[in-house]
This record gives sequence, structure tokens and C-alpha cells, in this order.
Amino acid sequence: MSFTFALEATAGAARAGTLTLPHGTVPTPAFMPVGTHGVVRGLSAADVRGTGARIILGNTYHLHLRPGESIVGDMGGLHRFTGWDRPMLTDSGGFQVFSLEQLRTISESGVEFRSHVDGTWRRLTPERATEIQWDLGADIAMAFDHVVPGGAPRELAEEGMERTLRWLGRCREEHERLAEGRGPRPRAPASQTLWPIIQGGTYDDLRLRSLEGVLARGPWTGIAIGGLSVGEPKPVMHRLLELLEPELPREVPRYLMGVGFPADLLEGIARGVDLFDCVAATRNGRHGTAWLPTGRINVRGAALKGSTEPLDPECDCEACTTVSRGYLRHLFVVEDMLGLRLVSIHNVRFLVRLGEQARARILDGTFDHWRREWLERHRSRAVPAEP
RNA sequence: GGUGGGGUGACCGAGUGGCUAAUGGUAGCAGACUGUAAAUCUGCCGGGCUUACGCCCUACGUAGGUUCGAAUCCUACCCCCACCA
Repeated sequence: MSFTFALEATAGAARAGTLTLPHGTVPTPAFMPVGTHGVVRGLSAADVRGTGARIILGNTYHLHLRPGESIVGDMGGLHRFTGWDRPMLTDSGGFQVFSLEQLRTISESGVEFRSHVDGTWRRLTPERATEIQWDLGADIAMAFDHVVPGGAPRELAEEGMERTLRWLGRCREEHERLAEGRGPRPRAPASQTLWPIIQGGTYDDLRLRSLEGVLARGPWTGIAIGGLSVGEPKPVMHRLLELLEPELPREVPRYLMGVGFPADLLEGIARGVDLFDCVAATRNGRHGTAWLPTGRINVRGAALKGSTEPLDPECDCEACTTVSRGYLRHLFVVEDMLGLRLVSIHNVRFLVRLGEQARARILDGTFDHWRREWLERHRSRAVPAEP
């Protein structure tokens, strides 16, 4: 049966479970690599599979612009299009309301985007975002939301939160219509589920009202927390997660959108989050920053010149098991694409493995202790000494 | 041998009297990146001193000169390039 979540163990607020989706299962907690344009930048489907990732993201806005959802649909959907046969989730374009603020105007009916590709105006509404995602055909579609910056004043945060709730109703209606075969591109009704997103900026009462509104429009097979890691201080994010955790239904997965760095994953898991996604793994990988158990390292740095050490001796990824730090640095110096790919693979594997480790620790009851020690070591940010 | 052009910081290359320790690039060094407008962006980049404002030294082929002041003007020399003998 699709869209089920089995909770297997808890450790305080932390949870271990298994999410079942049409294209496979996802043991949680889990990190989802981001493949905005239908590609986890620089990595093949086989590369991503090799990192152990069980589910990846795509993006409504970007895939609508290129190649267009009808082309993806005609080619058999995102899975066939990309060659990735495990579960997928598509973001609705709500994040672009935030990240492309300069290129859009928002109204109650939806958002007008001035395409960053060719300047044409593109309209995204809750209905359109839902239709596009239906055509793309990921296992999970996200509701179209209004993301506001982390420092947003209360008035704006409230407006975004209320609007996101109203839009959620429209997304749900449209999604049900499509699932009943009343859209232009009928598919198996149980092939996609829709997840809502909690907004409300940094304001406790708004967040709680958002959650209340989401639950009132349920039931849901999963619930996302959005609008975090968008400029607010880290303690604020932790506080909001702690606020929401006891109010969230236990029986569905919680997805913290856009988060995060390694420490953010552990902090999130400790506060009851099951799913994460973040571009940092691949972006930092391309930019030459690699995560390590002891912090992070600048792969381009002169300190790695000539080093025969593996990037991360504790890691089992392709980069760490086949080449040296000195060689990785060389790849960045000569600007070969292999360097971008290998460090991206490492960073993705690092987060995927962190999820796997956390899961194992939750299951065997040692999560809290392990997490504290892990964070302590990671925060030291020390770069291991050269031989 | 003659004529013309040219020698600028690790490299390329602007700059024809003061606003020049010297525009831009490159290389080098450091940093940032959180539901991807990002293989991107930012900072440093002659040496020394100073918490800082700032100060001192060295520097535009070499050596002299003109000038209050020279990478910039004059003289000689060295070297490179092109063409002509």
C-alpha cells in the first residue's frame, strides 16, 4: 500500500520509521538530495543511487520552464525522464516565491514570475502548481506556499501563512480532481500524494495556527515545515521545531524543507523531523567545500597539496575510497568537472549516511548520547592533520 | 649597419608630469553558500611597523639629468621585435 509510514522506534522526540511510496520505501530519518532541474547537479542516477539516497527532489518552477511538464509527461514522467526509479518528491515553486523575489509579483490568486530564462511571464497558482506536479509525476507533490524571509515582520509572516492555508485548500481540491481522473492527463489515482506546508515565519502563535489550519484540512500522508533556514537565527529554528513537535501527528512523516547542514540534520532529528532536503551538499561540493566528521574542509586549499590521505577516512563514498585529497585539490585547480562530481558525491553520501547512522542509533537506543558526541566533534571544525 | 616599435609588480597588460604602491585580467591565498537564476560570489594579493588613523622602505630595463614633483620629459647605454640593407 502506498503512502504509509511505519513508526518503528523513538528516542525522545527522535523517530525511526519507514515511508512507503509507489516507487519504493524510504527508511527515516533521511536526507533527500535536491535535483531541481531533474538532475542532482553533476550526478547521474547511478551516482545518486550509489550515495544510498532513497528519494530525491525535483522542482515545479524550473521543470515547467525547461523542458516543460508536458514534455516530461509525454516522456513518461520524471522517473522515466531522469532514469531515477526510486521515490521522488517535487517542490511546488513556493520556494521560488522567496528566492526569486525580484522576479515575481504575488497576489491572492497566485504568483506571476518573470522567467529568469527568457523573461516571459509565467503564472503559477495553487491549481497550476498542482497540475504541473501531476504531469511531472513524482510520488509526493508539495502544496504551493508563500515563503517569507526569516526576518519577515509579523504582518508579512501572517499574510504568507494565511495565504498558504487558503492555497492549500485549492491545491487539495485540484489534486483530488486530478486523482479522480478528471484532469487532462489521467494517471493511476494512487500514484501521487500531496503534502501540506506549515508556514508562519518566526512567530510561535502563527506557526501553531498554521499547523492547526493544516490539520483541519487533512488528513495528510505527510506534513512539511517550510520557511526555515531562510535567514532566521538557528536557535529560533530549534525553538519552532520544539514548539511544533508535540502538536504534529505521530503517524505521518515530518519533512523540514530546505534543511540542511550536517548539524542541522541531527538537531532536526532530535526534534522529531523525519525528512530533510538541502542544496548545500551539491552546491558546496561544486564550490569545493567538503563536510567531515570534524567539520569541513576547503578542497581547494593549499593545505591539501600533495596529500595522499583520503578526503574523509571514515567515509565509504567513491571519492573517499578511490582518490586522495591531493588529487581532489588538483581536480579543482585544473577545473575538471570530475572534482565537482566527486565532492558532490561525498557530501551527499555524508548526509545520507548521517541519516542512516541516526536511524541505527534511534533503533538501538543510543541516539542522544551519540548525537551529542557527534555534534561536539563536528563543531570543533578542525581539519585533520596531514601525515 | 639603417629605420621604426617596444622593455611596467609571479605572468599578461593599462597608464605620457602630481589624484600612482601604480586600472584590468590571470595565477596565488582565504572565506561564504541551507525546499538551486550559483562549476557561483566575496575579500586579500611588493616589504615592514601600527589596535587604528597612519608611517617607513623598495619598485615601472640600467645610469645620469630636468623639475617643487618623473613609470610618464631629456641624454647615454643594454636588451627584444619588425622591416630594409
